[in-house]
Amino acid sequence: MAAVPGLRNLLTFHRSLKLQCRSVLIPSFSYENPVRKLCSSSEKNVEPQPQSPQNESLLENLNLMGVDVRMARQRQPGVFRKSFTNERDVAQFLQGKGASLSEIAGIISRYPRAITRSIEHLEQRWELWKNIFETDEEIVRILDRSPESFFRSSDNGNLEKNLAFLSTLGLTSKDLHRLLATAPRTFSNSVKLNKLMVELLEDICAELGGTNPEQFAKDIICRNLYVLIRSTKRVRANVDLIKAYVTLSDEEVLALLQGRWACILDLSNECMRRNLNNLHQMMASLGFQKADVENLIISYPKILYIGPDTLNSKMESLLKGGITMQQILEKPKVLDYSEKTLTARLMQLTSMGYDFQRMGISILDMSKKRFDAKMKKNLLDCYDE
DNA sequence: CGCACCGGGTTCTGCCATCTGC
DNA sequence: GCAGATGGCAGAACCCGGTGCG
Repeated sequence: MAAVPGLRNLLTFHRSLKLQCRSVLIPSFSYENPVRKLCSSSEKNVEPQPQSPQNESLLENLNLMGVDVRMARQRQPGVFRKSFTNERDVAQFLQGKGASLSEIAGIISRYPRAITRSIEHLEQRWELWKNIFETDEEIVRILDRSPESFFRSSDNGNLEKNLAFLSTLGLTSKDLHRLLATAPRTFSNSVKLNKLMVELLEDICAELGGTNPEQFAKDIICRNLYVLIRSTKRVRANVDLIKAYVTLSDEEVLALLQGRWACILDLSNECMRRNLNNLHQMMASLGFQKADVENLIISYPKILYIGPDTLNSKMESLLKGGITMQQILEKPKVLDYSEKTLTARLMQLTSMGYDFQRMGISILDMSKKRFDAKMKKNLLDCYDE
């Protein structure tokens, strides 16, 4: 029932858009009555004329809907060679779920294959997603963000199996919600692929002498929601690389992977190697030992995410601002903040005569709100004295 | 109240390569 | 040979605030 006004909105909204498409001749009735054309079931999906390589009514519909046809065709040209597509129904379906016209246009522009799905398929898939999400709005938000995650697979059975499989890992419904919301591609993976990754994680656990591989895999997935959309090759290589670098026991490596190191598994291999090398070089040039680097990686693994240029410039700013390397090693979280923020705070604090040796550097690692409150209070204290 | 510790949020998608089935 | 389905890759921080403790 909402479909009719919805369609009308769609038409009104896009009436002003140009109907022609480059290199395709649209007959002169273009502006005559677009409503009748789009609503007429008999006129849609007519076979292309002998010399026409494209489905003209498809192009017309997409233009009316505000789809970026050039982008769409470039992405999935095969869709444009099909004689039957389902753009009107798909658009109505999405609109019925609360998607705006511009969201629908964006979805189809970025993932044109969406319009080859049937309503039955979409209804079923939506219901499966509804097992995880509370509202249609949430799902629409994900689709708008990543249309491919929802539409790439036509295999609803696989999705169902995935939900079942992930549930058997001991993930709670809250975990599943976070997983699907954060890394929706996980659910379009084949169950086989997801199982392979879980098996790899369990193997890694066993290799390190762990006795509870299931718990290990579950903990890693909960702490790194992206791990299931990584390749097993990448995860394996990262584990091997970090294991080879540190001098820790297997037991210690195991505990770290299961905890704060889970986040480093999805670095690209080259990136991890480069950042690790750079960190090692930099520390060595400042006279630190490998053990210091190890301790830093243990306490603040995210440092491996910082590229050479960024890391070096942050370090330089801090050291130039009067912070010692020893202080940074004690509070590596200051590296979380951008060089710009750090520099600005250093200047502000230095001009006030802030004594980092006495007061420490925790003030650099504070949310803006807390930092500002602190500054205000410090100023007041100054007046009091 | 101030502080330290810790985990969470953001959006990590969009493109290309390979395989599979027709 | 095709189009669809699926796998895999590059890129590479910054910020916030709850909670529990002294």
